[in-house]
Amino acid sequence: MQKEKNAPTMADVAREAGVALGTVSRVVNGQQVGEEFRIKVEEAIRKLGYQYNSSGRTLRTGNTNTIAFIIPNTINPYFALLVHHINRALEKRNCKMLLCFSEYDTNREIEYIQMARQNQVDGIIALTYNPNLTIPADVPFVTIDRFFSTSVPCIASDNFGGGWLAAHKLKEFGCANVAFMRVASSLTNEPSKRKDGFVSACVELGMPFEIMALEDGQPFSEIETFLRSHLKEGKFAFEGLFIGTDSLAWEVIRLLRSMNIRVPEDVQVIGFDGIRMFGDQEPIVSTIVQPVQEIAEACVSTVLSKHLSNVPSLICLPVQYAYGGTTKE
Amino acid sequence: MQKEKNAPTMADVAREAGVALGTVSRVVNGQQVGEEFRIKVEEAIRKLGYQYNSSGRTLRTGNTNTIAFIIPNTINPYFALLVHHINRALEKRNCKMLLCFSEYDTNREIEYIQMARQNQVDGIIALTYNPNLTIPADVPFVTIDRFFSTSVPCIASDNFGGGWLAAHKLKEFGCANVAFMRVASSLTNEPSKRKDGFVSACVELGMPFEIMALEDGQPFSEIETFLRSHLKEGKFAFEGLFIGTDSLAWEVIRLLRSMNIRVPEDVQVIGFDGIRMFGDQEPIVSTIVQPVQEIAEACVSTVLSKHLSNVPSLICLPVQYAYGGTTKE
DNA sequence: TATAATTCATGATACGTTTCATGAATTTTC
DNA sequence: GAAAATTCATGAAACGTATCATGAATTATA
Repeated sequence: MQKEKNAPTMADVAREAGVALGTVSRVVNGQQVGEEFRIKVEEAIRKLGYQYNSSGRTLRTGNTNTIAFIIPNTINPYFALLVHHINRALEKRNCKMLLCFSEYDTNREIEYIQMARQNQVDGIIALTYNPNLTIPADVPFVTIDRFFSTSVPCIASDNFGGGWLAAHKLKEFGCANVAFMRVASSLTNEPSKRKDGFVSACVELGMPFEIMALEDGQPFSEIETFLRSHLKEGKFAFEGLFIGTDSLAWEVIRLLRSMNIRVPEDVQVIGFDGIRMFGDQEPIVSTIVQPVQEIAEACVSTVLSKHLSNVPSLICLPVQYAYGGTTKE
Repeated sequence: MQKEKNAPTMADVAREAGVALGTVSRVVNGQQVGEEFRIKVEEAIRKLGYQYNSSGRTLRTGNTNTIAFIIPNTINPYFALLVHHINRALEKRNCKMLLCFSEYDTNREIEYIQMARQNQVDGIIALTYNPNLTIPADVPFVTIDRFFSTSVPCIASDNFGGGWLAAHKLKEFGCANVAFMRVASSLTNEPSKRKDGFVSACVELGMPFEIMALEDGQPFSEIETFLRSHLKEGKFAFEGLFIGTDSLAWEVIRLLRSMNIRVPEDVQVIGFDGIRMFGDQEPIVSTIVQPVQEIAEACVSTVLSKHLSNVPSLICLPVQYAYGGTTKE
């Protein structure tokens, strides 16, 4: 019924070239074939404009050469950057990417995971915020930033080291007292170690510090009142601020400036992620840069390695500090 | 050989339920089946944890329920936003998205287009910068912002209207003279009408204007010297600037400010696209906002409408001005 | 030269699904 | 109550590919 375009098949090529079907298959897959046969087949392929049929191949082999990448969205530039590098890493290995937006919604995640069982993808890379997600045992599965169990490889930045580095930088810049700030729910699991590293370093350095947590989904205006509550006579209570994500840092800086607190003159701010506006050289805020490309590479090579049993269950990759105009240079 | 996970098949379900294979198929596809049969089959499906196999279905029907979206990258937030909305629109229709990054590279585009012929996708939505791209006739194909021929539907913003609106806004803000600025190669085809609309309105309004084109791939430093060449005694030559894309506007504003030209006090700047940082309410610059969601909807519904012959060859969607702090409010 | 070993094209089969023709069982019509 | 019409499960076939067992033709070995 919907047979409108009758694309040529291997059988057509075989007929045209006067050879057996299997011979065509071996030519297409680059296996050993006698010279004169190969030429005849290649000619027929060119002549008919033959292209292999993906579903036929997949049905036979069970491989799709496609990996699903589950991510909340692509609005956050850090996620967008991840998507970019995951795709590049997959491409390098002749794989395609099926992009799945969870929108932080568990049902969507579950739905997408079903696809793997429908043999639409060979494996899944996921960045999820749901700690109770049921991860299928029979599908190659890799997570970013979330440790579920030793049987599910997790790729993450060195979050602890990042927090530690941020504290040291703020100390170096001469901050007398500092604070760590985050949206509570956004930094769970591995990323929560950003705080641990920060605290650990502050203690070690003897630098007074405070921990501030914003409630999840706190509207813009409440962050402002929160910040105002730390004002004393027009001056901000802290000389240094380490903020869990660049996105929050961006908002906080805008609010501080609207309150006539100068950044970085009055408060020095360091974010986390390494977001750049249009791929520019300079991050939008001074920040701890996650090694996105390396994370992507690790995800892809891990999810594609069939023998997942031999793979580490947690891979931590080193971070770096980068100046973005919100700290002293 | 790679038969590790033996997922249950329809045949297994049929055996378990004691019915014929075809009956299972009709249950799975929600077709009419006798009540007692349906119950038996559904029980068997639950018991075995059956999931339909995608490649088998595709091989038989010829449909993948997947659309390829070809886009330069996801680093530019406008592209990221497009990806987001295209996905939502596809999802609404039970389709998946195969994301393809061209990186502005024609060879990559061609490679991706091959996929459609390999029956991996049912259609293609593309935002390409290659005017000579060969578009396959036998695959549903829709472009964004690029008009190729009447047989290839093109979805675009009302670029002319956007340019016109920008000029009127700058006039309204009291600019005595204005300029349009763009990177030459980035605004070809439909988007080049941004200039046309702007020019047309300037003439109509009797507002002095100038057109400035940057060479493609012009490094940061050259934009700066370019801007400096329009300085007279520390003052910028224009009171209003309409810039072809938000990304360029962002760069230009940063450069102007570094040259002690105040924005918007000395120069009022309007960009084009409507990029917001983290999905924030306010754009990063005052701008002509493209109706991304509507564009995405139009793309998807067009590419999925099988009878492409009845579809308009050019769809223009209305734009809006939005304040982003780089013009007077 | 005769036998063994190797190379390599052939033909058949299976992957999991949808759909078509068939015919049995049921319901409707006169 | 018999014939016609309808409902609906069945079994077979086909979609396009990769691979296995087979056997013919070639080359190497003794």
